[in-house]
Amino acid sequence: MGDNHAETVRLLWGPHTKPSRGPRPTLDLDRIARAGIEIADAEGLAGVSMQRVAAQLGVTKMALYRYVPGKAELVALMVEAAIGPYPAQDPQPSGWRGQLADWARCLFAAFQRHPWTLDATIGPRVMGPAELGWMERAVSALDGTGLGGAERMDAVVLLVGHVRGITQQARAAGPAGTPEAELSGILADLMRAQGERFPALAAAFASAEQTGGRDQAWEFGLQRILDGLAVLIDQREH
Amino acid sequence: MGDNHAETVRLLWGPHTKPSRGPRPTLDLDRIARAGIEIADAEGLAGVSMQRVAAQLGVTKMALYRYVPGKAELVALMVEAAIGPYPAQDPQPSGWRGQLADWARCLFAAFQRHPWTLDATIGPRVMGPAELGWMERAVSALDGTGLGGAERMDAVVLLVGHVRGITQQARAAGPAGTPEAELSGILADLMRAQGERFPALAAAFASAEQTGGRDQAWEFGLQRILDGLAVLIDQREH
DNA sequence: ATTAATCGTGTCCATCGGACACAGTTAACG
DNA sequence: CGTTAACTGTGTCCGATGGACACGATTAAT
Repeated sequence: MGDNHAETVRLLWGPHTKPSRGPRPTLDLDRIARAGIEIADAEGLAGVSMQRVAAQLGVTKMALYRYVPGKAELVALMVEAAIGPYPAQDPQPSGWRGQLADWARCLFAAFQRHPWTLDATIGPRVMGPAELGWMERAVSALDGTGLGGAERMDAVVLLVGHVRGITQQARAAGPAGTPEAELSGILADLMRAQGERFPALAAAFASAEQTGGRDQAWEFGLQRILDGLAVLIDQREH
Repeated sequence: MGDNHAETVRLLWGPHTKPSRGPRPTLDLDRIARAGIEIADAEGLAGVSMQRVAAQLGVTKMALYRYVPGKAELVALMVEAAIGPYPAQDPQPSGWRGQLADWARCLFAAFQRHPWTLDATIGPRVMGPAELGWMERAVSALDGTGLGGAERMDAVVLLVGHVRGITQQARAAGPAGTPEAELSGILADLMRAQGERFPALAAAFASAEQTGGRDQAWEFGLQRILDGLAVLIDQREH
């Protein structure tokens, strides 16, 4: 369990000094990260092992340890590369609300492109420049509102929590045919069998099934959060 | 990777038929779950292994497989036992807002008592009766508001997302002296060094440090969510 | 040409989750 | 009161994992 934080910082933030002597490195951090991402996208984070990544790159697993101190650091690199820099929008919305909504939707899309990032970003960890860039964008969207520094960060944390929550439940629904889809059926069966023990839940479930379209949870929560922020911001402006 | 969902349902929802013949079982699911929880509370979920749990109970690891099909199911039992049934409140608040706030605070407290539940509840999974009981309570708190079934569930998901988000960042702060506390310092150093690249973030950080009291992120987000729900509910009532 | 740094690799280890066979224990049935 | 069938706990074995370490090959600076 060598989670050397200092080493992780060096890996994520550089500098990456080129070796002066010795054979040319056949790999580099970027290729390694991309190989890991490729595997994680296809088979989930559980499918990512040193040997698996090494095989993808055509080398032995021990070759990887020349570049990365351990698996934890590899995953950190993968997250940083997978999330990438915040995509610059051509027409930047003017108000804080539009900017934050855009930002959240971008983040949500990024999480859905790489669902394993959920598993990889559990618990305390070191963030890289790309990830901090995202944070910067969100916090700066709230500049000019009457919110204090702590409040601006709290608001961003709130949004990130929602993105993560929805990503998780979206993964549970999953595309039809996958083993994840089986879960929906199991839950439905459970609700039918235990309906009397959970009347409100069963009613809500039935009503939701009848109304048809799910997948509104994302927009619902996003608008609630933005509404809640608007209430506070309006009240600060007066 | 035998994640037999049907078996998990049977374990969590019963029935647990007593064996008619053969030696008395020396263990039961409850003791096993509690042993696992004890370890996870002390050393995190990573410290929970079959051998470790078995040692805690004074048996061999293979003895556990008589009760639990695999580690995934053991973790499911641990989560169910750790979260426990929703604690009945003596004076139940009258309005939906008070009820939801109470509920969220209880859930937050439960997550903080067992931080590893964050790691254990990633991704699609089968929920047990205790967990569904919590959901039931939250959904029923929204009965009588003009919200539809899907909306009531979306609102609960939104709250859970916030609880999880804050639990995660609370764990990052951690008590002083722990290796987690080191992260705050690293992040602070990073902000100082890269301040120009992330001006808004650095400003918010500095302002937050100056204002002193952090730990408001929880209440901040909770009130924003409730405010946002109130906006919708008010508008539905008219 | 020599040397020192850096490379990729092979070998070794502890630990993990899990499969399986085996012997001991116990309750039901004749 | 035997017999038997079911069930228990355990020991042994396996493949895969993350990682330590030493080795020989390669290359740039001297």
